[in-house]
Amino acid sequence: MTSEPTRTDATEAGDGGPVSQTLARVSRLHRLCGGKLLRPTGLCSGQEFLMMALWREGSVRQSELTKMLDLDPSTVTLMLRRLEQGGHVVRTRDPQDRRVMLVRASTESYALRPRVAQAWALLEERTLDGLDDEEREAFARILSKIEKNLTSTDDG
Amino acid sequence: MTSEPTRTDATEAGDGGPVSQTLARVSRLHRLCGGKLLRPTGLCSGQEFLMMALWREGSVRQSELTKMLDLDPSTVTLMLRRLEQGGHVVRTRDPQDRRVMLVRASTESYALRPRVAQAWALLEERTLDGLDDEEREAFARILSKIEKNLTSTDDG
DNA sequence: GTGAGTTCGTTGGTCGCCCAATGAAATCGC
DNA sequence: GCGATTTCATTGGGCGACCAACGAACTCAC
Repeated sequence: MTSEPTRTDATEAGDGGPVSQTLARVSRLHRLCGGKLLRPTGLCSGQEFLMMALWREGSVRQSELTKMLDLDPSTVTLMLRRLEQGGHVVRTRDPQDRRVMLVRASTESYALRPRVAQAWALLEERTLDGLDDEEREAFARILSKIEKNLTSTDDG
Repeated sequence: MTSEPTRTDATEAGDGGPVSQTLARVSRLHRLCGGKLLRPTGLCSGQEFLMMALWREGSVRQSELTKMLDLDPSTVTLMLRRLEQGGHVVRTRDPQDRRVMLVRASTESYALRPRVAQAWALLEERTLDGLDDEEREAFARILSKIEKNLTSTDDG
């Protein structure tokens, strides 16, 4: 009678994979929480990965950075533009190969490094609060497995 | 069976919480993979949550939707505009309270429901591939704990 | 009632992230 | 040498998501 199309049991309960669903929610919360902890440092959520890579690696080609972060080139271009404008990053053309941009963290940016590390430590703490060592280990192990699953799946 | 999360100096000073780091990477991969699986349905990553909520709940106030999805009101406004433009959603003003917008899934959108469910099932499968029941259970349980951690931390 | 406060949704701005297409520079093939 | 290919970065467009600020509508106090 009802023109309402359904309740087909094909959809079963409406929730697709329950774990995926939860993972998606946790991801958002985690990202949000990280962003809030990071805000005082002046960085936005996502930029910290880039900065951490630069702090660790020194001077790198932009293409290398893109590969390391596994991001779209255009994403990196825009992020770097903003970070450069904010004085956190320095970009120079490679004289040897004028296509490539050499990127490095600005000297002043290193002042942020410990603060970012602390923010992440706090995030880690909040995330894993109340979990015993066994759970933490299991979680880390399973997460790594899942990462491999999704990486290999993620078309080459 | 040795735990081998020892990426050597990775956990030294530059990187914050190793688990958070991995979680962030997995989140991105998971989202990306979900987006690709979802693309054939015509929905973008993130919209499926909204649609699944509407399919499940029927007609709801936009504010309710915002609360259910735990999103910013402006985010929902914009998402709904696009979804409405795409014919997946119908919005009407509540005559009783002219502030509120009543939102429901369009009749045609129900055709997408099983496809979305299937995409999520596939995502679930890929995500948890190679994990035994015990690991899956543990992962789900820990994820729920973490969700609580981050939720209480978030704004409560 | 009239006014204070609250709820609801929208706008404007910013960022991360993607894809597609383009242009600049180096490299390979001949 | 010179064209075809590949590499690298940028631009333009789109969506998700946030925050801050705003105006419209309803509620409550007086």
